[in-house]
Amino acid sequence: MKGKSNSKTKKNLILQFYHTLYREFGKQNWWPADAPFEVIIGAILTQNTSWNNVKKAIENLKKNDFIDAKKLFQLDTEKLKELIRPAGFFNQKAKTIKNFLTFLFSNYDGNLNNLLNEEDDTLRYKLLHIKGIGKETADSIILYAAGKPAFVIDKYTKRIFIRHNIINNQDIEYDELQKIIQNNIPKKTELYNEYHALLVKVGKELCKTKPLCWKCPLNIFLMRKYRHFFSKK
DNA sequence: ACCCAGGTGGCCC
DNA sequence: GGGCCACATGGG
Repeated sequence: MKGKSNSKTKKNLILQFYHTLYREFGKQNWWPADAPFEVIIGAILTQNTSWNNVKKAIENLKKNDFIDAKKLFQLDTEKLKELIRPAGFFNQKAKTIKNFLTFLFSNYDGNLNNLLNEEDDTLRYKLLHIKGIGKETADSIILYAAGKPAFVIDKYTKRIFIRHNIINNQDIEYDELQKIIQNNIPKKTELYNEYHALLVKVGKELCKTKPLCWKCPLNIFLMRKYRHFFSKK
């Protein structure tokens, strides 16, 4: 009884929060890439790295026509490192990209669609077994490359949800937060897509120095919108 | 001279 | 199952 009403409140809040962001900032048209393969490369390169740096690495690859599974698979690893250097962590990211390609070519004959057409749980399981691909990267690939509903949890998601009392546990695990969100909003790719993109947008554009501190315009704006949720104990 | 970025894996207890 | 740590570039 009590649990039910809590979960209903939470559902309303999580959905309301999304609608508020969407009304304010609009459609984000994610992922910023031309094709699924580019999404995957970008998802690996952006691990703990600003997108601004990733863009440079992607540009280097594009200039040399390496946004292509077969060409990238054949590219010498040391050359790959040089091209992706601006994205940082280039040694391990080059290995991760090679690990992914080795997996793709040994199990799917290099055919990306065959991999992405796997059922979503299978796809997640397989991606997580590639060294260098963790939960966030796997879910980003499932959502933005395969177009299947997997809600992506990142630092911003956690921080924003904690700051706005949508969750209380500071140390909440990836899977747990993902489950809470997925259980409380419709399981729609388009919704997952926009929601995560909006969280990243507000996380990165409105709180440069101290992410999401209470002096940030975003939080002042949201507190005004959500006063009625917080005033009730 | 710091701190942070759309994480991940390894090692230690 | 936690608590550290390395990984590396570029911007504020």
